Amino acid sequence: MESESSYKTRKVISIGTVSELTGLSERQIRYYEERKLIFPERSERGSRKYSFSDVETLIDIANKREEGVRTEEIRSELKRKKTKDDQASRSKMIQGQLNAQFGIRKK
Amino acid sequence: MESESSYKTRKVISIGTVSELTGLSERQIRYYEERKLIFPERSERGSRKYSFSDVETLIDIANKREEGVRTEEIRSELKRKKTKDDQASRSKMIQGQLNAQFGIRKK
DNA sequence: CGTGTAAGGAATTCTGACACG
DNA sequence: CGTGTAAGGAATTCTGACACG
Repeated sequence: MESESSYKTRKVISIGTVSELTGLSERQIRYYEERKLIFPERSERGSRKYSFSDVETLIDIANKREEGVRTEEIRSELKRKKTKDDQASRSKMIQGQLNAQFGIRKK
Repeated sequence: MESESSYKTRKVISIGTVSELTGLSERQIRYYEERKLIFPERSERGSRKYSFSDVETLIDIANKREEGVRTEEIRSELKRKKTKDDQASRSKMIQGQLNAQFGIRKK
């Protein structure tokens, strides 16, 4: 089963554009990576590439930071969220496999 | 009613990444713009920005070109497709407005 | 801790042009 | 017509560091 790699999660946006999209400085964006809040990929030449999903996460981070929340705390909140999302995703995938094996019953 | 500006149509990808994604040279990508096959936006500093939708169009163009279709011909085909898409989009929008005014009946 | 900045280098992007055909 | 390439300049991105605190 092919993983989606959708428009939302495909990492293709460079840091300058992410900066425009989020209002954050490039320094801030790189720092949040250092603190493990986001995980850009690297292009062949080594420049950071972000997804729309990363941009949304960064906007969340910016809001939390404005409230004075420390990066370490934001990190653990994000981890919780990621775990949930992963569970939802796994659940959907299993459901897909069941449908494939036994056919779709639900109308 | 706010226009979508979704992940698919938001122009945020720079030409180097588009080149990787499509297998086309930057020269080719700029030339197809010159011939009015694609319409990137420009960032504040003047660099071209493409959407995932543009990337898909470019892949279509690459396939047509391999078959030997001239850019002029591809241009008119794309225009036809765009007209259809616009009509579908308008139709959906009107449906949305109707639903908003009279409520959604269809189950 | 979180962010700004100057520093130097490497890679990117841009335009207009010449080339081939 | 469609694409390659060399050219020169401007803007981008990277890393490691110093600064403030």
